[in-house]
Amino acid sequence: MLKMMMRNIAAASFYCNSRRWRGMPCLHSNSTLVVLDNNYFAFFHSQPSKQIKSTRTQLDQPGRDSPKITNVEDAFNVFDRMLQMRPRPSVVRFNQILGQVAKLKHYSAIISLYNQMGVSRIGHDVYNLTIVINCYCHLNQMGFSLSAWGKIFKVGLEPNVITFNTLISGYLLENRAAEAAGIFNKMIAGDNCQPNVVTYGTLVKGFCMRGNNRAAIQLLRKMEEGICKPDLVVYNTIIDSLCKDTLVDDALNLFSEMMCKAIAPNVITYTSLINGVCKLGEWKEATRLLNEMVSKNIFPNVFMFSVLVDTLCKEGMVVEAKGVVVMMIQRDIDPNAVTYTSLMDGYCLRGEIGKAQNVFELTFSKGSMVNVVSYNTLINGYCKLKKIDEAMMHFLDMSHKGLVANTFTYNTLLDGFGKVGRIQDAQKLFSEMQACGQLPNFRTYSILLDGLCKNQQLSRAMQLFGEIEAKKLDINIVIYNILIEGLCIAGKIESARDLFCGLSSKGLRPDVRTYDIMINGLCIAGLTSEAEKFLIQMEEKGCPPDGCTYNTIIRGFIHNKQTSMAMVLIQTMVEKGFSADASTTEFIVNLLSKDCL
DNA sequence: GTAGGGTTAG
Repeated sequence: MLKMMMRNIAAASFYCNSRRWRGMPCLHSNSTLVVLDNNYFAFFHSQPSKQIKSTRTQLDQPGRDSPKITNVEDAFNVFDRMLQMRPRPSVVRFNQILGQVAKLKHYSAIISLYNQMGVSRIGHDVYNLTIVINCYCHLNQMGFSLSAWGKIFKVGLEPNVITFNTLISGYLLENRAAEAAGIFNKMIAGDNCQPNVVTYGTLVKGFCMRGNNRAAIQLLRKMEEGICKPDLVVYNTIIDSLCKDTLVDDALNLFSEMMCKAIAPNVITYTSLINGVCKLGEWKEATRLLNEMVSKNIFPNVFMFSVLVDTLCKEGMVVEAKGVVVMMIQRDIDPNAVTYTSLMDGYCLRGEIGKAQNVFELTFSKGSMVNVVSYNTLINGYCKLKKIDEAMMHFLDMSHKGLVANTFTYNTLLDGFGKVGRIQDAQKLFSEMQACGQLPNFRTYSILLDGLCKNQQLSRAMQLFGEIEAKKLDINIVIYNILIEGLCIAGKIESARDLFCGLSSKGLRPDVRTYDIMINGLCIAGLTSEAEKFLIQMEEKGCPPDGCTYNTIIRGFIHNKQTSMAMVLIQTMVEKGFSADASTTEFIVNLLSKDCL
């Protein structure tokens, strides 16, 4: 089904290129045909390209139309010119520039521009102070947001509903729900600034960010009872959150409910839903939603196309994904950093690092589109191919481009060093990471521990495990799985068994992976009957074996020359609907060929 | 002229 759907998306890009496409009478000239499978057709209407006025012309006339700012450099130039003008433009003009830079999400630049305003004695007002509060919220500098909030009162101004909402959003971004609730209560208690639909929408988002969909829906119900009715944004927020948690049926129910209330969905609603169903592999439903969307004359945009590109790439259909990107360009929908990063990752997943590198360079040639995620994706591609030196080269290149490596970058490289056995380099990078102010997280420690275990450095692994425990990090089963596997690899099956038996006293339950590791370790140690006991035990303890478990134990029995038991297990595996993987098949083929001899 | 919703990486 997917193959058919994806093949036809590629066919769509052919239509875009060909004369046949241009000659098709049934389509509007701004439509793109996407045939998703034999029965479904989607007509993607792209917005007619707008005539963009020359930025330079507008910059020269800052007093008339609001100048269009497309990059930070433009903003600083316009600002400089405005500061030199006599009479000087009003504070509103300066605020407009700040607002436009905020749309570009260059928050540090706004703070810099705002400081210039202060030096030039351009007054504060509630508009520019609200922008500043918002900037510091997005820069995770809530302390400065609160200073700006204080300044509003100090200079005799009054915050409006937007200022309150901005502050609530800031607190929620920092996971400070109690303080957000405090501001909300202050609004309710006051006279002239009651919460509006954006205030409620912000709180709904806050619940969703913390994974509390139930509370988000409860608030939606409260809104329905009150004056401030939920709008499209509130519904979209919850629908997206449900989709992210794979609760697509609940999301679709809410979607129906929303339409019954005459709230029309938009491209954002459909992007969330289509992304949700694609992640579950429900291609037919994805196709149905796409068709429904276009039948409502809703234009797919760069977000929607990026979802499609990402889905194709994750399914290994990178050629088709590239076709979608080509189609976007032809239809005047500019792919962005996310689209290109998805494509790059698609190549990396197939080990085609050269092609990933080409996309990376293409992204670079498009201007300032490369970001930390682009670098991380490429670095990961090199690491997975054990090309750690090339990965490090890109890591060093990042800082030359003014980008700051994050925890994600370091974790990828630490894993890369572990995989090639360069533990000392990993340790050095780990120190460097902390010196640069990037905090190691749970995954960092898992990677380090795994690197040590897989490189026969068990005593250092045990030492690190002690440090992890001392840090009181929220230790979960993943850490134990790594350590138990390390012990098994080192032939210390007794210690592995002790650690396994001690799990419940730590409040942890073994998962399928834990059992698989133990079964493998026991088989390596020749303890196949105990491995079989573990297989029975996991079923009894409500952790049923999966295909991987059966493959592991079957290989173990064959390895230990207990072929008759292996045959029984193969039979059980097939009965349960699992099949032999490539490695087990090889074992079985070898076994049969030896029997034939 | 200021606020809430959708796409990418370990």
